[in-house]
Amino acid sequence: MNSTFKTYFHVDMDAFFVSVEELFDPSLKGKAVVVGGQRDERGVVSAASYEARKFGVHSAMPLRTAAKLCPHAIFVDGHMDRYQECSKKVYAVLNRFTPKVEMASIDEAYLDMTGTERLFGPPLKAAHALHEAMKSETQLNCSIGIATSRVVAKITSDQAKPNGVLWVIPGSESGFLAPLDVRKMPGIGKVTEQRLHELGIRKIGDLAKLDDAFLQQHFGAWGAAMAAKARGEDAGGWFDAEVGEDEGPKSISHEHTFSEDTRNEADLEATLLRLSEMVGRRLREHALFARTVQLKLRYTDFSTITRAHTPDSPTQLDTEIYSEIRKLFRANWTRGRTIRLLGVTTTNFEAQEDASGQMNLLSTGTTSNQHQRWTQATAMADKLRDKFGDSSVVLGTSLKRKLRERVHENPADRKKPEQ
DNA sequence: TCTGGGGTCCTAGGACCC
DNA sequence: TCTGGGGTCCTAGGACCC
Repeated sequence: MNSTFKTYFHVDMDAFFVSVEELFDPSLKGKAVVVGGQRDERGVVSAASYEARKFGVHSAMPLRTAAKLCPHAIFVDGHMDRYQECSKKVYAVLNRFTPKVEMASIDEAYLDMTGTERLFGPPLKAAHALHEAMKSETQLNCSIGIATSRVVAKITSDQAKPNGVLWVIPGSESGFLAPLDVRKMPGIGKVTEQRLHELGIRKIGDLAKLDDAFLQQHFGAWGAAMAAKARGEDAGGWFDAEVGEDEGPKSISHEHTFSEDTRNEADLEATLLRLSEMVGRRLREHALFARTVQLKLRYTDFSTITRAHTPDSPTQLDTEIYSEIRKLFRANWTRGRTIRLLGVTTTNFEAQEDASGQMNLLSTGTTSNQHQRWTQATAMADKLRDKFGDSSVVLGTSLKRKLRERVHENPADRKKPEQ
């Protein structure tokens, strides 16, 4: 078979978070289950069982709304560690069918199955084998879309849900796509859907008929990509042609929504410190140094601002992140205005400095000493946390506070922490 | 009954440099 | 002296995805 087209699978786990929770608590099976938090909490639905969906519950819906729509639903807190664990098992199964696997998120993946006929037979046969292997090895259901492009495979797996396999035969792509709502196209959300409706475009078929120039005019550079996707072709942006390797994260962030809005400065800055520490820890885990630090601030009325700063030297230290964040916060928070959410983001990653600390060669005096001291103190705190588990984050924090007091109040007396 | 948390990508304007 | 462009970096905001 010397086909000129490719064969992509898009594998999407069915109600992933709910299904994993059912593995831990089989009594949840067949019931209306909402994962994401408790019914009276500030938050949204991460996942809903098909039983709960019958009542109109869907992900991203406020938990309190879900509780109203489906009062008998069981509300379960999310357990990311469990999902991560299961995601690894899912990957292991996929990887047996082809090494060209790209996890697009925790519960979905693209497989380049081109040229695997000799091993697994024609696409549908391979997909059914994969479907069965997934069930028997992870106890989880998935849906599989098969097509000659990644976009079409993705749309196809959605059409196959739940627990189904669907193949769009090469050559029939545009016919398959044409009757679907534009909203089914990945990348077209609420806003773009609305704008397309205003132009009288409702179906993917309508989109495919338009010429690139028209779409370019109304939607900028990616308008043309949208037209290509409507014809079933992978085109730039979200869909590169190759099923590629991970390149590591481009940003690392943490944010927190208060259970009640607050204007208490001590609470706010304590939260920023905690978020800075969480971000710093993950930077060090990934051996990354961030150049840009960004504050996110959401007020009670939901208006949101971000403020960023890019200092001269990159960092992965909690204290340096926090001192930038606090500067941004103090310069941009209108004192007394109640805040709903705070966030800390780091981006603009740079290669790791050399072990001796290149930065220290460039900086001088106290700054350099301070940086070096914090590097050592942070490494020690990380070790403690690794040794005693995540609950010792508290220990790490109080340790740092002690070190800070020594640095600030008793500079003559400080000594290097032991490694 | 309001609206999470972790991300990616795109746009657009201004600074700055050649 | 009114007027070039191209390129890159930085910042802010927004759409979108799971």
